[in-house]
Amino acid sequence: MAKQVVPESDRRRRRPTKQGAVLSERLIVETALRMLREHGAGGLTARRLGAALGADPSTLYRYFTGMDDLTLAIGEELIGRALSGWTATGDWRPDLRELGLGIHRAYLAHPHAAVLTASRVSGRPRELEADEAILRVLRTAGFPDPAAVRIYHAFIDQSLAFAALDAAALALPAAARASDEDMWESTYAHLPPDTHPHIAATAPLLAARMKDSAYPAALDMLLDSAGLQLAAATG
Amino acid sequence: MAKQVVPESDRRRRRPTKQGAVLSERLIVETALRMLREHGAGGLTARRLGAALGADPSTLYRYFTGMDDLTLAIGEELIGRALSGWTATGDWRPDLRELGLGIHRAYLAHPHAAVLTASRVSGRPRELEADEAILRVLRTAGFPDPAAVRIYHAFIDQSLAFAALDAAALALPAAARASDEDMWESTYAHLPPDTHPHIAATAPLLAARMKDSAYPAALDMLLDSAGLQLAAATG
DNA sequence: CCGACAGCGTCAATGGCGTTGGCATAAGGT
DNA sequence: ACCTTATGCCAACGCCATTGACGCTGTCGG
Repeated sequence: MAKQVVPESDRRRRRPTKQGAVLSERLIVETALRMLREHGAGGLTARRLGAALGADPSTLYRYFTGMDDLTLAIGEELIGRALSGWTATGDWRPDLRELGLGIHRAYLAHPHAAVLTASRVSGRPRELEADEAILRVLRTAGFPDPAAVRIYHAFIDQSLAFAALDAAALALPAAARASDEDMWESTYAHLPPDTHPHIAATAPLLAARMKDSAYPAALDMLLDSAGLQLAAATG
Repeated sequence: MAKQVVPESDRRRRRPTKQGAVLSERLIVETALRMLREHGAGGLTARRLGAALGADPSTLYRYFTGMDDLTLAIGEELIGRALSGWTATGDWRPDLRELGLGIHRAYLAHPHAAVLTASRVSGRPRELEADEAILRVLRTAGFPDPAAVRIYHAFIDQSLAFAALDAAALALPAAARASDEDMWESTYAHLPPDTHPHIAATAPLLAARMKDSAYPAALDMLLDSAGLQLAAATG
């Protein structure tokens, strides 16, 4: 008992602006998004965001309860954009592919949001909307309910899991990523073929793939399997 | 022109201990793993790790070049644990399934470690061994190199990504998980069918699946697609 | 045998981070 | 006029990773 579920007014932001203000929640989120795009997830700090806005970092706390609140607002904004830029064509495979890439892209900006969404049942409107959309695509395509639910679960968790992973990699300082490339050149690319023949044989292919996220490929493979299950069910 | 490329001796560790030392690389990694398991990724700091070892934080820099180097060593240790309990049977599908579940399980035991180490190229022996094993299974099974590399990449990243996600869910306090079930009961299970018909229609199935990890299903789907690609390649 | 040296550990300091409390100011509502 | 409230800045606190100077101790070459 005494679950102490925060009554939402505690985590709510302050009232809408009435007086003449230089900043605004909207302006802050947009500036934060620009910083994320230009400098990566690790480049977004309260101090730098304040500087970019020409304001003191502490001013941000007039609009958000903390950095966590800010990133949550960013996540809401991004998932909203992902959903608004998506319309079902009736073809389940491209529809799901598009939606998956959109969700992945949306959550890429903040890994914490992805982990929270996947491990908690938030019941936020946007999340409900996304879940409903996925299930609608699957069930109207003819997937039986057990298969639809199984694929839905794998689909959404895969999108969020890869987003969290890829965002963490993106958040690495540039020095670490550069040193990774050096490491690849000095170690992987020149492995003796007698001890590691398969890595040596595929080194160029590995090098080409290492820089990109594996999510698109994983998503396509999931959709492959879904097609298999649909054929088995209807046929 | 600055010094630019570090000649790899900079990122290398110091020579093995000869004199009587209180600490050791092995002891530090094990302590770090315990801290990760007990306090999550955010709980691992140089200061706290030093305190847990009864040493000054700066002492860690005698063994590792920095926190970045430490996390690489942690990943290496976990990969090694997953590999030690695995032997190839020659049947690519159960072999990969077993290996995937092993990697997932290894990282699951130490929450948040996957997200710290994935997508990094450490070039450490254990990691090379795992990569070589996966590629060997795929290539000896007859996968063409491009398909083998594509599947390898999706396979390893998916294992780590789901491990990170599932570990985060597992690390939640019992109170939070209980409140999630309440949230399910109060929100998802009683959604009005006219606004969210597909969630409402599959609510019981969704509820049953929500508690488990989607990784086994996602892994099977990835292997499904791999089988499809193998069949297409071998005619 | 002894001095040089390398491994090991500590101390103090640097610069970055999120966050807080106090204080000023300007706009509304009364 | 008043008071309230929103807004912004300043200084400070306690974290964080990392570094350089300094002492100690064991090993080894002369």
